[in-house]
Amino acid sequence: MIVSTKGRYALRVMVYFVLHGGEDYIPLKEIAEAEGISQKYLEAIMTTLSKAGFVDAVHGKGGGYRLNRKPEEYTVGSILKLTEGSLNTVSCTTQGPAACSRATCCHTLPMWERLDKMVDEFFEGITLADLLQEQKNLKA
Amino acid sequence: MIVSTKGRYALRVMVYFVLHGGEDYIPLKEIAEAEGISQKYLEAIMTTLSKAGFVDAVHGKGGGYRLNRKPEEYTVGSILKLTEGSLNTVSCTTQGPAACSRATCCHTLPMWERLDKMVDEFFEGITLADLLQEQKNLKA
DNA sequence: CTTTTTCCTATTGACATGATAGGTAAAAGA
DNA sequence: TCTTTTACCTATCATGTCAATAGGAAAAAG
Repeated sequence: MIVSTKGRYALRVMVYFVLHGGEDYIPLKEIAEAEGISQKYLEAIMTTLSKAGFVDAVHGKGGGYRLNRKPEEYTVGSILKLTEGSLNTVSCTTQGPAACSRATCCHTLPMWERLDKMVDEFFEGITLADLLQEQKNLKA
Repeated sequence: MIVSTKGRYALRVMVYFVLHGGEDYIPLKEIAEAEGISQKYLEAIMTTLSKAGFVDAVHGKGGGYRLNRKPEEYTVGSILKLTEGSLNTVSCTTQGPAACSRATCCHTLPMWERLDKMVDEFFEGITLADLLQEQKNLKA
């Protein structure tokens, strides 16, 4: 399991902004209900997105969150890396090459590194705009 | 984290057989020491490999384990699927399409399915023989 | 019948995940 | 000013998995 709910929720929320947002701020409560996500749990995720500057946040009545870039300027990779911490597939590659004493002679390490690279390029090659497009293609 | 130690150990053990094994059976103790893996923990992994018919096992003195196919006949994917249970990257895709009530309208599901397919093809395209080759290429 | 080995069942400690609880601070409107 | 709405903050909990450990039983060879 490479991606937990944290990252998956974050992605769905960002897509929600693209579909239902504009200039207006959307309160967390609305998103949580629409997406069927625990309100309190979503708070933590939104705080992460807000602190990282992925969304604008405004307190009080009429407040909430909104995107501050165009959909095509958010890569899925950037969102997942932020919320998941890392996208590395094995512990061998998370802590640098020196972490494992067998790194120099390990016959499987090169494969893990190739996998990490492939996964990273996969996610960095998809933007929020692409996600909507992808769905359209399926319907067609 | 897509692959735990269980799968990674299993792969390293299988590679060990390719490098150090032949007709003779190799006792678990030797592998555990050579690879720096807890002996008792490795027992569970070897039992899994043995039950699935990936290795032959023989009790008693002179016994142990050995491969029963050529290295190029084991894909990394088959070994990981056996020991990890599944290689799916998100829970959305592990339990079939009907598991999530939002599957029909989810804008991220197609992406997860593409990722799963990519990862599966990656692992199924690598054999134990390839792993040794890969290491050689790095040295060159 | 002793040694070497695989095989079986159960338990443990550590950790991350997903979620909940209760409250504080800011902003807007009445 | 006061109430409502909202984001923000800290702490806690329940669950489950992972990695490892423990203590044996059964099989095979010498």
